[in-house]
Amino acid sequence: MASAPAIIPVSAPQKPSLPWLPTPLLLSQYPTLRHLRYCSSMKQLRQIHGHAITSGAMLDNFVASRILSFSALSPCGSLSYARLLFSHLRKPDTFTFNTLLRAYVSSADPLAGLLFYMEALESSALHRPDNHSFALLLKACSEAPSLSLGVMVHAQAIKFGWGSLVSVQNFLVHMYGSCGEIGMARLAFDGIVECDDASMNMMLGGLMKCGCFEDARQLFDGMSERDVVTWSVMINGLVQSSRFKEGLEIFRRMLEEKVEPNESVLVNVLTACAHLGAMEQGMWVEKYLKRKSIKLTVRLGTALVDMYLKCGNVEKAYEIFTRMEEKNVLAWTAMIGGLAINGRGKDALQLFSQMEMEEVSPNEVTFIGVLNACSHSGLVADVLKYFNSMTEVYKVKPNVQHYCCLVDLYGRCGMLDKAEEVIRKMPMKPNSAVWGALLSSCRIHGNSLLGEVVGRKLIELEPNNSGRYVLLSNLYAANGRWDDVAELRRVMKENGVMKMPGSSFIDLKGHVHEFIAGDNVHPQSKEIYTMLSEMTKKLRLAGYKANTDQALLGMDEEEKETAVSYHSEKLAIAFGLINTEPGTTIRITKNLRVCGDCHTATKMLSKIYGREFVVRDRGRFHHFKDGSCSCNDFW
DNA sequence: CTAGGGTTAG
Repeated sequence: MASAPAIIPVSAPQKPSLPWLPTPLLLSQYPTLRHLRYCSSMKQLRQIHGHAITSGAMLDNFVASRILSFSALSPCGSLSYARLLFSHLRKPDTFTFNTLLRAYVSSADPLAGLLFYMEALESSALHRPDNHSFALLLKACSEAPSLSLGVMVHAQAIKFGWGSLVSVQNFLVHMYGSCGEIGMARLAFDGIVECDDASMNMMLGGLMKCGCFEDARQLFDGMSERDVVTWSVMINGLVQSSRFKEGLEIFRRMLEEKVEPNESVLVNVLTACAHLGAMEQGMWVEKYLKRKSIKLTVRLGTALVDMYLKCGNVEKAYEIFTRMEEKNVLAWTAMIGGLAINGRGKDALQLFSQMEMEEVSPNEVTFIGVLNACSHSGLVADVLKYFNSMTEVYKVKPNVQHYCCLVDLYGRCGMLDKAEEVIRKMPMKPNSAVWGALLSSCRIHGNSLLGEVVGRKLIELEPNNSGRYVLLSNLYAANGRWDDVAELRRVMKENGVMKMPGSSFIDLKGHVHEFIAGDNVHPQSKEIYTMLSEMTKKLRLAGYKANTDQALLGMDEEEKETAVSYHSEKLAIAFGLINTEPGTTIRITKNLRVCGDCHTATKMLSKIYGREFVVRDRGRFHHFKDGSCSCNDFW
């Protein structure tokens, strides 16, 4: 292949070859277009464009559309330049129009494509939109998503005679499905005379997006041909609906049927692993990438880093992170935020300054991680420095979550008045997360007076969130106010709120085991309970006394003790101790916050069994080792 | 000239 000319030889212009243009086959050898292949900046594109104008090549729609296409779609192009270019075309054809339309639809604001369509029609730049035009317009409405605009595009498609072409009908299904109108999607689907692969996949995607998982499953199972997109629609849909376990199951089936997963499936599988704390399976993906020599793209890399961080394996995450060739703001953000929740606040902040040195601009999410780092590591002296640089240097407008981090930080450090001040002065209405942060702080520091006010406010705000009741109830319990606990339970019952059952996951050799407090459905249940009583015995010898403050009311002491000793994470720990090699780290993921008793017990167990336990709870990580925890008993 | 379906951080 010839090497790329750095600059276009303007000094030796080609003789205008229009209107004796060669046939289409030779057209591709037209000098202007050959240069386009090596074009890598707008500066070069402008030169080519100028050249095309002077040589008269711009009069040819093919040449014009290629230049426009480059400007519109190339990463180093410019959409506005393409738009200008289009408006100067004498007689743009539909193909050229579609090129620009596609650029609009895949931009940050897909609906700009609709505006472009209307303008082009009105100015007669566009005479006959074709099937591709409508596919693109419908896609824009799906991504917004906007049902009302989608219906209008549907009408236009019928008006121009494309309403019953499969390629357009497919996107009608997609549009209605994405707008949550599964009935309309179904109607459009049933109107297709001859379905193709895409029809099925779009219908499947619509069902998934609308939450009709049973119907989706039925359609999926009934399909005779399942291509890679079919599998990805299914897996990605499940993962994005937080059905992580099901997503992994389908992934397993996909591999069994020897379909090669693509990047999006692998990213979604890693997301599922991250949520479940399924590190073994995540590691399998990493090995798979190596085995198939799949390039570690920035997306795959970020997904892997995030997965390892959410499984509490900071070392592996950092290893992948350093191996990544390209690091964009998302990659840095994942690493910084992940270090923060793993209790490595100082490392997170150090990485942040490294990011600044490499001149990657942090965004608002990055600063959530940075503030979290200050919060989880108690770096109260530094926080304002970062908060100010966020607004002053990086011009990131703080949102409610940033203020929430501040409240959380001051609250954790016992500066409750400072936390209250933040709430009073924040420029927006504090949401329930903000009040929740304050309530947690009240519980940690035993401020039941303020805690009660905040707790009641929260319950008013979110009467169906069981966690809010539990927190207030724990606050009462910690102060021995058992009557108020009982009253709260009554209100909870009255509002029909069910306490979310605590459950713990543990990933063993690529299989995720789930435990719920006191359950005995696991095949190894008998061994687990035997192990549990052995653990309790050893704990007692080490001076452990059950902390039943946070147990349910209406039990006597012995019942309470039994109840806490069967908490889901204790079952998971017992299971882990039985099934893993001595000395290895045991990783557990919990859906709720770790209770005080389990926290104390796990600390002691780490010493008794010489094991490291990594427990991920709702909000952060606990690395238990040698009888202490990385959170310094602050959570 | 020939364009389809699914995509990452809190």
